[in-house]
Amino acid sequence: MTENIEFSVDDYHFKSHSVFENLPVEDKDFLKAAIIPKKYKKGDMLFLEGSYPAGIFYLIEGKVKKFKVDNDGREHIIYICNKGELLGYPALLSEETFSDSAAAIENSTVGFIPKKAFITLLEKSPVLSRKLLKNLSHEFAVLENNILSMAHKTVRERLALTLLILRDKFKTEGENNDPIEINLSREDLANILGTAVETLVRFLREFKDEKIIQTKGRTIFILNAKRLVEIANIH
Amino acid sequence: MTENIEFSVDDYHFKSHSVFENLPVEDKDFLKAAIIPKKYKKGDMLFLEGSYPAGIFYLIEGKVKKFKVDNDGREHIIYICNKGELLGYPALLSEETFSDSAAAIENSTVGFIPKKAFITLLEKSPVLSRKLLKNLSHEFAVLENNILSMAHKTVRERLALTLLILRDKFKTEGENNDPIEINLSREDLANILGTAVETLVRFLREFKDEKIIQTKGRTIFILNAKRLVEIANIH
DNA sequence: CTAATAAATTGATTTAAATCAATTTTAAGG
DNA sequence: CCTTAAAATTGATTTAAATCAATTTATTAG
Repeated sequence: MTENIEFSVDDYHFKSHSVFENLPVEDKDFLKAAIIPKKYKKGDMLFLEGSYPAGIFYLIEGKVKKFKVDNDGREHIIYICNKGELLGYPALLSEETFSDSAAAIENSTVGFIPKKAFITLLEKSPVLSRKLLKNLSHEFAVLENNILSMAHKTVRERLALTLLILRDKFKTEGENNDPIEINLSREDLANILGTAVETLVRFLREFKDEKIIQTKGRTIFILNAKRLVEIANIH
Repeated sequence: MTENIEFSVDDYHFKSHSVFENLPVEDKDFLKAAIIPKKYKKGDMLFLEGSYPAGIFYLIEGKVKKFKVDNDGREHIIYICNKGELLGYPALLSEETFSDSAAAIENSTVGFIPKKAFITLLEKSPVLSRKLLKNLSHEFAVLENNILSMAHKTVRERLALTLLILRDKFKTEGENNDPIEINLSREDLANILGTAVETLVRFLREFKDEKIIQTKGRTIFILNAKRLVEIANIH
């Protein structure tokens, strides 16, 4: 059963699905005409850090990780995108190369909106422009929270917080009362936390021993979200 | 003498001075009429995380730190703003509370642009809108770089990188050949790195012993920026 | 279904950085 | 200029997490 807890993921969620929602009908129609859907298999890359965008991506179905790779080849996952979210638009708007890479972590359907169409729409739609400003500003706050997490929280605290965030991302449509299944490789989870897989596993074991979570294979079930809120030590 | 080195601070600089530069004359005039200058003494707060913005800030002269305070009361400095930069506009655009606090670290002159004036201008100026989108997108990439730094770099690496960034921020107008003076409390510097003051001091000592830097009181002079680029281990 | 391969887990050890404790230096005010 | 409080520095110790090494458990291709 999913619990009701005193925690909102808003401070850790990009919420870019709100950008395309509530657009004027003409803008929505324009987008519908321009969007090109494509399927990606688990593991497939959407775009690669350092290259220039040819358009932006709209995640129709599935999940995508946004990550950076450091000089020593280690991956760090900045964000997990869920259905309805936009990807790659900051690079297009800043006229810079992609600042991160994106890869599907589930089989996904992604809509591609070519640069020209997107810019055309942006130029004629003040609503879209305003929504993007609002969303980018929100994402700024989210990344700041991330920096604070990485700078000052212990791995145990970050794991608790991350499990709460993932709980939200992996919850299913129907809002049924089955426990939420978090299905992510240990490596990906460690790369979200910015820690070693072994360290991650040790804390998962601790949480299991304390009956906060339960696992079946790689899948994680959250049993005591309230306790995770306490451990995460967030205001 | 300041050296020429293979390192650009662009990936770590918000560059918001570009937002108000090159605006159409009418927009600039509108801003000039709306802006209210105010002096802040070293240590004075500009705004506080959690409160709603009444307007945005334009740093005319001086330096301001943007920081967050975690649950245990520890401060983390996200960014040092320099002359010409904008502050507080993401909160206004996202219609959320300030995601960070801001305080002067030098005696500063700050122009305040009331919310109403800023929103009015934004609504009538597509150029401003586009520039803000561009800048916010760039800042997104900067914060991602920050996250990667905090997640995977050692304190020694982060110190080297931070000194290079500060070298740029503290360089004086005239481009004279005097060595650049970085004047910041050890506590502030430690709070940029996300480390303890004692740890910071130990690495400063190491850099001094290797003749990479020199100090006089709290002031740091960079002697070998090329070596710092190597130590920072950036691509 | 089963082998082969990859992923996950556990244990032992090392390392980076925090913390605690004290001393020295610096800056600010009278 | 001197006093004093704050800031910076150094040293000793502890702690969190990484790394190295091995084993067990899943997953997937055939």
